[in-house]
Amino acid sequence: MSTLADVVLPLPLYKYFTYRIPSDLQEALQIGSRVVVPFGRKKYYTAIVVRLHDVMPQGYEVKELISVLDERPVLRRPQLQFWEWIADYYLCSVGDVYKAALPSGLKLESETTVTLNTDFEEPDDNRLKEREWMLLAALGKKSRMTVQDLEKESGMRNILPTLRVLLEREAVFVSEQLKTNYRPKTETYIRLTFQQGDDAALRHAFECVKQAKKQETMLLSFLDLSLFMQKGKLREVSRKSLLDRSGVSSAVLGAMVEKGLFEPYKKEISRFETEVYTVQEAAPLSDAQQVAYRQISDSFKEHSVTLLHGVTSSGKTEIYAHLIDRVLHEGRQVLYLVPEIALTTQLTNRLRKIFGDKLMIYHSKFSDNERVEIWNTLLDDHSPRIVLGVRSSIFLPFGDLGLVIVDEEHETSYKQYDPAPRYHARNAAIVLASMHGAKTLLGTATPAIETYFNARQGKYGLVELKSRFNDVELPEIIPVDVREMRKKNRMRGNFTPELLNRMQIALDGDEQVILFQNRRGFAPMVECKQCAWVPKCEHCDVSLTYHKRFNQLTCHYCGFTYEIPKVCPACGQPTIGVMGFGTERIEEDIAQHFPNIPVSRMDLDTTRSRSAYEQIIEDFSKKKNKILIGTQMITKGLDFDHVSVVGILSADLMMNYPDFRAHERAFQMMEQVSGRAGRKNRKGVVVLQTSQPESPLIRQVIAHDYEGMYNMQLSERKAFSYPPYTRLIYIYLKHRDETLLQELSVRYTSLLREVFGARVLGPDNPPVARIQSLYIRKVVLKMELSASMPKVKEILKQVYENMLVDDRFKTLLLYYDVDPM
DNA sequence: TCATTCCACACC
DNA sequence: GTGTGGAATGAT
Repeated sequence: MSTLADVVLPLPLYKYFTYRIPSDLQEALQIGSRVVVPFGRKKYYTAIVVRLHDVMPQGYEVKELISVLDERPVLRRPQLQFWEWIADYYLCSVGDVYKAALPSGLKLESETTVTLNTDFEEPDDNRLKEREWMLLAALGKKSRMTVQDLEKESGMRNILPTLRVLLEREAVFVSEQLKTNYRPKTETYIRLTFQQGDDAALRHAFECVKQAKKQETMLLSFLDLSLFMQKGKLREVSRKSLLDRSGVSSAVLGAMVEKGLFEPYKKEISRFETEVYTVQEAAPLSDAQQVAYRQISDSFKEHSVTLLHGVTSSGKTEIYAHLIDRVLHEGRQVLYLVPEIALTTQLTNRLRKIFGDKLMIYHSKFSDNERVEIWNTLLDDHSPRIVLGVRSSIFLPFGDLGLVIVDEEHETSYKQYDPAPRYHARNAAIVLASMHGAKTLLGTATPAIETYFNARQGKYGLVELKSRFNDVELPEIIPVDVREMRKKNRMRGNFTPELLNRMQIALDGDEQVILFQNRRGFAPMVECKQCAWVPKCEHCDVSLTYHKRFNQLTCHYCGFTYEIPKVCPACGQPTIGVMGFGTERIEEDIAQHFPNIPVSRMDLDTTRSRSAYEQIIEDFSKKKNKILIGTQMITKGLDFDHVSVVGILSADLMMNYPDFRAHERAFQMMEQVSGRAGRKNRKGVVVLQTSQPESPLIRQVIAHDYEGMYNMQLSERKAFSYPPYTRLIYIYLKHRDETLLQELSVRYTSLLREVFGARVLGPDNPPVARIQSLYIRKVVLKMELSASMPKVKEILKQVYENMLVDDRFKTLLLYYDVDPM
């Protein structure tokens, strides 16, 4: 039994904090439990116990923790260790990881509420200031508010000092209240007011409703639903089901409650459907799949990580299903990671059929309440389960993982960019798996260069699956030279005649078309046709994008919106118009070329809600729409049966993007969209519009030559010292004052260079050099694979501390991005 | 001269 | 992250 507890707070602080445990809680408190602690002058936070001990720390007064929220810990064995690994590897605080890992429903925070003192009378001698009166007036409307609400209501800024004066004069009271976000869902149930088997009471009940036909019906319905007359266990009857069954209005039920026959009660229910699924065995594997399955099993004997490199539509999902099934039979759990946007009903339905209620889904569009329920479900039982989830599901409290699958492992959305922890879910999942003694399977048609490299080096096992399921052929890729077409004046907007032709043929044959337009750097923008002036965000150094729906300009970084100026502020001409082409623009073009053909568009704007996203997919697979225009998100995990033509509108921007991974990405994207063409005994066609049809990359895409791309990229990476031959750490420095930032980042960089020499690049202005009024500089650190990362991180810490000698450096915001994407 | 805003700092 | 107290800045 310990008297002190070290806890993690949900804050970016690089240490644990020690609290005294009240004696009545000492026995119950366990590591991994949530506790409420006071922190700072006022606030309460939900912290997590990481250590129990009796060593009274010196140098400060230890506070007592307020309460323990859990009888059993909310974390399981390797989780804290896993958090610490992430914090250590990705150079952030454990508090940052805690914030990201726990659903916010489990993190209560205190909120300051202000209450009006009704007994307060204004002292005549000492009159209140105007600001104070204004606050009291604003508060008077509700007499109880949070500080934020009060600020809004009064329209005043910075009300805290004023509030303090009022507090001193006892005009108001303040209190800290913990607010719980999680509310269990409840449903009203109905029961009889007497026991089963009490025949006298039952007879009396019938007597009561004899004069009321509808009440009688309801009583009978209840007896029926509850199995009251069968002497077995009673079944609980929800109010809703009772009303449904009896077909009688709720007023009748109300009357019977009034009579004292029925009594309603609340019951906590799950937010997830509790229906019983009829499960069926996973479909038998084809010969090729069978071979891959066996190879994976063998590979797992030697490697804890194995890469399944299978061409698009080779049926990787079936192989996963068989592997999952085996692990579940061993009584262990499975984590199946997918990129955010790939989590479709198509996939969940397939898995649901096989695994029924063993399947749990974890998604960013789930409400916080739902996340808490998934968390608790996993915490409370040890049964074999499969969690299908996105990046953040690596933080769920698994009891015993036996297998982790990372599907589409090359996807960049596995890397969290902002805020901290800037972790890579694929790599973190590998670590998590090893903590559980589980195996990891990485699956993709287009492996990340780093992953393929690891496989080739023998660090990971490698299984190749080269034939498509049902022997569907890979699509034919037809490159079209946009430059030439343009010269000959044969372009129709953004379409080449070749693409339009192919589309026409497909549509005539009642087949579907997918058009792919990468959005990156391609969002629709507004410019002055006269002087080429482009509107920029006042807070961030980026051009604004145009949103047709609201006829507004938006900043992609801070979300700020602007009206479109009528006249150009630079040249004064009324010549401002939309340029470039985003997906919206293509939609318009299509309407011109193919009037009356139903088209849908899938991009960030049209898929804000989950249902909108699913609707688009469903409409397209049911052939309600003939043409689907989309950004990257159409490249992921979608299977359509009637797509015979895919158009890649412009390969150029993907290839020319200034990033060492641009070619790798372009290849992956093009290969993945191509995979959407031609299913079930039909060879599809991909029209690839580019101005560089002779470039090696385009040829590799045409030949579906992943190896070729890999080898070529690898030699470039080697020549320029990029991953996988080095490890990268980006260091970002931010400050309001650009001159100061420049000066200090140059100093910081040269200090780093003293240690690391030519491995340090920068400081550079990143493509977006200012976000939300903070200027940014980026420093790149390229370390050889042989370098000891702990040592590197130690040096980074030291250099940082050396810089702190200059007071101004403390005002700088500095953070790291380890293994950036 | 007093009041308001700003900033570095500690928080256990 | 956030409240704090002292220093800097601004209004009377």
